[in-house]
Amino acid sequence: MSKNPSSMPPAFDPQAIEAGWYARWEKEGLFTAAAKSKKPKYTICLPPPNITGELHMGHALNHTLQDICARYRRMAGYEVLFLPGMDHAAIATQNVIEKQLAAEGMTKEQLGREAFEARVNEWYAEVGDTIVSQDRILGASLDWSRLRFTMDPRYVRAVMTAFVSFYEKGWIYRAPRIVNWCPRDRSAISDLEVKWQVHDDVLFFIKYPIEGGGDVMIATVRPETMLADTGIAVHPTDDRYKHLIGKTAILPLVGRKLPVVGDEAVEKDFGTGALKVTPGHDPMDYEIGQRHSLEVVNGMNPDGSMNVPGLPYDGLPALEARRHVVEDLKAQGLLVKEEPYTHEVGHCDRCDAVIEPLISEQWWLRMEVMRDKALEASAAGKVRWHPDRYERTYLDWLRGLRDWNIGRQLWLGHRVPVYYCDNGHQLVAVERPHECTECGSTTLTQHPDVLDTWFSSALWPFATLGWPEETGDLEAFYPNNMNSTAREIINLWVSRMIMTGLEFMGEAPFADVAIHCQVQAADGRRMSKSLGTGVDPRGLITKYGTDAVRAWAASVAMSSQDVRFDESRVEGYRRFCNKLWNATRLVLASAGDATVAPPAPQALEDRWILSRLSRTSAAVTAGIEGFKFQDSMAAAYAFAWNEFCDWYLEAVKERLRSGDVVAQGVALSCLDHVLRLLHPTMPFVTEELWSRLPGRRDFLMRAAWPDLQSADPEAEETFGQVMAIVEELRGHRQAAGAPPRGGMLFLDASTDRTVAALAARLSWTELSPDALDAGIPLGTRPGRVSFPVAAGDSRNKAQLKRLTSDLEKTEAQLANPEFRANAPFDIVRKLEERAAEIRAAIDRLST
RNA sequence: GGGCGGCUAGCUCAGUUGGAAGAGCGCCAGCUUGACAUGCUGGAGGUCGGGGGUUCGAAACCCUCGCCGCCCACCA
Repeated sequence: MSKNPSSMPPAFDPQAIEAGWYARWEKEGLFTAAAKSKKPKYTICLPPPNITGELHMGHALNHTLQDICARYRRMAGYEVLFLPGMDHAAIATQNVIEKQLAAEGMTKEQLGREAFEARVNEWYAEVGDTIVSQDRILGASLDWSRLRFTMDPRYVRAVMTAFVSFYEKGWIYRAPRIVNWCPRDRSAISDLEVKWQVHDDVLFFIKYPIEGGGDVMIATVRPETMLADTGIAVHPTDDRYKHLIGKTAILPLVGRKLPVVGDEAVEKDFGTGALKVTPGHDPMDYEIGQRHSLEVVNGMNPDGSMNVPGLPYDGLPALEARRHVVEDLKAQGLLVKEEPYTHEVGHCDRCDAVIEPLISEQWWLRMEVMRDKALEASAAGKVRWHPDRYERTYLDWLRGLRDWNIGRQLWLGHRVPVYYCDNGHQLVAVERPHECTECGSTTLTQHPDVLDTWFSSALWPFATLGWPEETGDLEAFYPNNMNSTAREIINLWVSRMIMTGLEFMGEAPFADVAIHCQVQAADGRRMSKSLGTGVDPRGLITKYGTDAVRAWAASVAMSSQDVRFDESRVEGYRRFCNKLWNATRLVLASAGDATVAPPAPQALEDRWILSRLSRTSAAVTAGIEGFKFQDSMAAAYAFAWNEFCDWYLEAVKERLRSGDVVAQGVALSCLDHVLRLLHPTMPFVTEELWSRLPGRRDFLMRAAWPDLQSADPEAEETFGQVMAIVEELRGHRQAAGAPPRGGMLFLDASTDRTVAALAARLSWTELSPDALDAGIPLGTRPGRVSFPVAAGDSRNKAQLKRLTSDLEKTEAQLANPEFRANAPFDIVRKLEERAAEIRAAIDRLST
């Protein structure tokens, strides 16, 4: 890394500079956290990415945010652990592999369990590598020495320990209940894994005969489930039907006797007001059945086919059975009518199959105690949400929390640590027991169920640190400090981490939760591979560089609304990188390797830019600390481009060229600090440029975070006058059609001579010692400008018009006695000053 | 059925306790300015979704309507 500025090509090339830095940081051990460090700790456990195999926009966004926090805290003096990991994502992975197999004309059953597992492990290895390499490209400063996987033996032990602990508290039990059954995965899934989709179906109206004469009509969209009906329910106060309560209906096609019961859960106004009760296949029916002791009939096999022995529909897939049932009802004259009906149907989040609610015996985890602790923690302000409205989302869900179905009937995942001996005794243990503790039998079988993926994810903030062992990492880095995720997994994941953290560690796992926005495709649709609307961040990185993509991520991520992807914004940040690059070139061309400490700045532009730098550093810091990364980005961007480059560098170019050490020193100091301020967001270009500054031996990555307290309001006010004059002069020049340079400027004695000189220099005019007879009067200060060509005054006319209209508005407000009576004094005074200024400007322009 | 978010310039979005409407991109015009044409300068463009209200003053607070989008929810 030569410091010779001539070695810097005029164009910033992200590929060229990004290549080496990540490896250098890593080699230097800058990502590795020291548990024994005396510094305050800051921990982020990166949410384990779902095994999709590819980095998508959500990761780019989410990982960038966390990396910003991690890098910022390192610079601010913290010992930072940013821990990477991967999740086995049982149901998702199983689906991916099954799809691969299907493409090869195979099923997992044909392959066999062992070969299937081998194949899965290959996949994990491959995808793991991909994810790791993608985070490197993204520049995420992760501690790879602590990479964790939920299937690592140590992690598995943590999962088992949690299960056993819950079991010993009596919170885990096994019971039959209506669950969401995915017939394709042949597993139960939780309520949170069900996605509802609108279906256009048919509502069938069917007559059930009543014993002793008459009939009752019900409505259903799933006639095939009637084969498992065990009752009829009506509302107890429904005059149309209440005389039927206690009587018996005969189930068509089956002949089963169905008690008619009265239950308040029935809506009188919906359908026919009479409800067929199918406790084995509908959650509400199940509850009605429980209240009235109705029989539970399971009419469906795990693969979704009908389980109705003795009937002609036995073994048929549900939809086929539906057709036959409808035909047969029609033939018997029991199908009264069909109506189109639009409603929502549950689908499996992972494989999209239609969910069949059915009765099934499952492992359940009682949540009351953990829920209450989580609620208390929130009430005590232990967990802060950003944006804060998500706290309500979380609390609402928490309050309505029911027992968690933690069992899955999959091939992949953590096996439930429950064993049975051949005498029927049940054992629950972290390690597989050698013999039954009750009878000594050594023939033990493990329960076939695995755990919900989210059961293991819930332990992430401490299981990754070695829990249940009391490791140094756990001691040093728990609790974590922040967690950043997409809002769709607030309930699936964040809430559960909070609950288990409180339960096992006695402390919330993190103090801050950041929920980033969702990036939509440019047309507002969801970004998805299947829709073809996805944008691959790696393509963007290749095109614009990592820093540009990260800067874009920072600028949109905490948006209060979801954002539509706009590539031109990414491109804009690449240009910003180029701007920083060239600003550095300019300064280095003058300063070279000089490292002399400059004397204290006296010049107005020096004092001004240092003051602006100080304010910028405060704004950038506040933005990161307040999870408003867009504010940080905007502040640094505006300072670097619109103040440092546009004004300061233009003002000191001559001084730099002539070797003015003060200007060199100030410019270098601005660069040094703005690179520090931008480093968390744009690590590569800043590290590269910083390394080229004179006297740099170390990494920017571990340089100190700026804490500047040198605001100079007087310099800002005075330099503001310069800017106003220069801007006006530029306007006149263009309106007059004058060449870019040349012209005479006169500013009377009321304008400070420093201001006048600087304004003349920056506007490429010559300062005239004497008043000008001809020329254009100025609005900003008393004075005139004349250009070498005949000047039109069209601009002054337009300006006058605008000023006059402004003055009218301002005076109208000031003339309102109520305004004067009610508005704070400061506001009134400001308005009066403004009116005076406008009047003065009008005066000057009219002369 | 509940709840939340959004509607601001042609586009994508900012707008921090109410006190002169902003940025980037795009558009128009002018500039081979000794860092950068990935640049510089000037400019056009908005009755802040509609309608009420509170207030001296509303993009911002309240009500209401209209569209988008999301989350939660056992009405067949």
